[in-house]
Amino acid sequence: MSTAAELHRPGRKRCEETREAILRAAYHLLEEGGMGKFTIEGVAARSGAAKTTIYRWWPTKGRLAAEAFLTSTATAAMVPETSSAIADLRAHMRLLASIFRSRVGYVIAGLIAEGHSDPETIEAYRVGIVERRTRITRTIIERGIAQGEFRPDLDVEAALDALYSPLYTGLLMGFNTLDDDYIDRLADTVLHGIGAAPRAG
Amino acid sequence: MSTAAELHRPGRKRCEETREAILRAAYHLLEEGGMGKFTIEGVAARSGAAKTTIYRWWPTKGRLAAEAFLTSTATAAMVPETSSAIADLRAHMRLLASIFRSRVGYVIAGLIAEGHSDPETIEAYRVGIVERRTRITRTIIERGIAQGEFRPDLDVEAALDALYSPLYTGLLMGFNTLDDDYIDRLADTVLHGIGAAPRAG
Amino acid sequence: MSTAAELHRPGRKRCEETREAILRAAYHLLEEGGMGKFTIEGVAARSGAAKTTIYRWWPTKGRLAAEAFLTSTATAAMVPETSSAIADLRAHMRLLASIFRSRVGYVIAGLIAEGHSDPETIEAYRVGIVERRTRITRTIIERGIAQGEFRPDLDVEAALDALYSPLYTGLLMGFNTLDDDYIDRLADTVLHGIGAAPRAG
Amino acid sequence: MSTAAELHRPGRKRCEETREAILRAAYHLLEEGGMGKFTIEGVAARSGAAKTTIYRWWPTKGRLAAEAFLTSTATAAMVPETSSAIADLRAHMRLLASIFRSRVGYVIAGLIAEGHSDPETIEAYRVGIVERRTRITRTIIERGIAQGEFRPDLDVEAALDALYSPLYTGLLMGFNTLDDDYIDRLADTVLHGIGAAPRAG
DNA sequence: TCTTAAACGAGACGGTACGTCATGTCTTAAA
DNA sequence: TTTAAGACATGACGTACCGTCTCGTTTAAGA
Repeated sequence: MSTAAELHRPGRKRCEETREAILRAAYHLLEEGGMGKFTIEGVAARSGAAKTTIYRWWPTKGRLAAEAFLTSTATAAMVPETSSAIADLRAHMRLLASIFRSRVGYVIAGLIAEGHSDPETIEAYRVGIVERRTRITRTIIERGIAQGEFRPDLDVEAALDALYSPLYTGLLMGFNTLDDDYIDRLADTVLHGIGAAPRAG
Repeated sequence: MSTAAELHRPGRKRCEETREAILRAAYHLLEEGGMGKFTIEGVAARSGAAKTTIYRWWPTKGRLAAEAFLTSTATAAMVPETSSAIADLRAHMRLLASIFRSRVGYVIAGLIAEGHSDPETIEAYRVGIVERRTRITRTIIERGIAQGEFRPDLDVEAALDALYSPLYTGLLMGFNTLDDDYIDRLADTVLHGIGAAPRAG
Repeated sequence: MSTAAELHRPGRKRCEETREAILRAAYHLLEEGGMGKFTIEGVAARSGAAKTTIYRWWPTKGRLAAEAFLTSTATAAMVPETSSAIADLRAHMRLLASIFRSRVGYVIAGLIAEGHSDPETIEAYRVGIVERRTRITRTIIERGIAQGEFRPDLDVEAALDALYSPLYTGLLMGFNTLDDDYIDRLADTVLHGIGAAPRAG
Repeated sequence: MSTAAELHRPGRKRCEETREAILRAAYHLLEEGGMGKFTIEGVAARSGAAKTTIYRWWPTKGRLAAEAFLTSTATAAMVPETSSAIADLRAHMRLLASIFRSRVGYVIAGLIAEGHSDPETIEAYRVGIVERRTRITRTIIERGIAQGEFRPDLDVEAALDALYSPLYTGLLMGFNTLDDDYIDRLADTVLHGIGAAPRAG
């Protein structure tokens, strides 16, 4: 329906090449200097598009940056599936941590920082990246529950937060190093719990 | 020593009232509009100080903001000590979450966002606030270990991250609601662990 | 000829209502804010016509403004004819001055100002308004010559310039007030000449 | 007084070189393309000054243009004084007309056009140029009256308008050619008056 | 009746200049 | 030597119009 409506809209069609040129330029700027060097002016200059054209389609810097980032990062963190859900989870956490340690992590941190003054930036990141990732991790956890590796009464949301939030605080605030050893310690801690082991019997 | 040296330094002394006026103005601006409305220009105008004076003593916006925030938030999250370390921890988490949900939380989010382009801002926040808080929580946990409430082989650092990082992702990215119910679910999850309960016997 | 050629041209005819809507919108904009608020964009929005349509028929802003102004100001300065050419001239000057003092004068000033960057605007104004007026004043003067009120060897062009140019400098530069008293003094001065009266005998 | 006050004002003094660089750049742009090519952006680029600096000192384009023009045109229309006031007046009119026909005339026309949207531009031109010129012509006329060349009861203001306004309408609207022959005809017409010669005796 | 050419609305697009904001550096005179 | 005041170069902001350019629709003449 909406497709038909759009097809019959009068006026010149949106120029797809321009759109792509803008997103490409935006992504390159992001990659080179994170959000710090990311300016509409710069994107316009690099893409050859007019500032007005950019403003026509993206209301804020953050939205453009988010879309550029998402467009160019289709292949998110993916890990092979093994027989052990615990091992899969740990592998996924390690992979995400390694991304956070890389240049991409710097870009993501910039997006989140930008998100403070433009909540929709963060929303775009959440919808575009986090939800996709959450779907994967949720699946792993549910498999783990089915296989008896995780508690059957597990609060999946809280579990995911406990496991993955530290990666963000490491990225944004340097609270931790995000190296493999740390990730393992974190995973173990959440896995076994911090409470004293229940007494047998 | 340093006092004597400073007293005998030639030239006009640093004006303490000016320093305070600047910090006071900075804090009010922070409170009113978070980092978004926080500008050196604005602080100068509001405090009656010259921009030069501000730049002489604070290298960046973020540092000034951090100091202003810290100066005015001496009384951090404090909870009464009960006999149960678990209850204390839970109370502390609830308190911090309530702060994060308040206007102060918005300011903190701004500081962290600013920290992306000025790492020393985040460092100041970490040293000034987080470490103090960590000292408290670490104490609670160590008491809990001693009392047999927590595992004796606990990785305290990982435990604190698992418990507190979700508050930051909630604050910065809205990943969760930070209400009391959520905090309890989070605490329980980390307390009992996500792994299947070891079989008795 | 041209009419026939146009009639036999293929394709859709020019839409007369659109043309009128454009001119009407243009005139209203002119009236409201002079040339300052007059933009093609604005005319398009107000008239409901497309910018393309406007550009198809009017090469420049000034031309459109001039035509809009002329179309809506068919009834130019007209004065009743009395037995005295001198009185008629004076009445005509007073009338024109009063127009120049009004909102219409402001629009005219705008057209002339615009004419600096688009000479054809001024040309349109000259042909459309000034020539018509000159025809009237020239007639009055020639009648005055015939009646013995004006010198028989009068340089009509120079005389009209001396009488009417001050109205324009008053309009454009505020060199004079354009009130009735001034007009009379001007007319008297040009009438009697500035030279010392020729000696009798 | 104001000098003393200014001397004791705190803060950095206005940079004279920058001021001159701006005026010089402004004048060159004016000379090259009149008001059409005159942009604050252009002046900034050419002078090496910042746009903000320009806006600090000149509120509008027109004011800057007017000042730049006046500064660089100190030596206005000057004519040698002869024994005949009539001859002097005619020479002065010819000289001014020749200026109006030149590139400078184009610049003046631009200033007047700009004055439509910024009245203070025209005011600056009037005070800076026209008044100086009027002082000269008024002197000539008064000398002429004293010498018996002009009527003793002459309305000097009206006379000057009748003589000089046509030069402006020629400049701005091309109503006349401004060549020497025209100037002479104009001068003669105003000199002798357009009325029929009074009968001797 | 069908074709074809123009008029027309809508609106995307590359531009230019606008006037403003905040940055961080600098100069000056008083304290 | 510190301070308040403020000038300055820089660079990005977001906006307003400009004039050009597709688009698909509508209208009428000619084949």
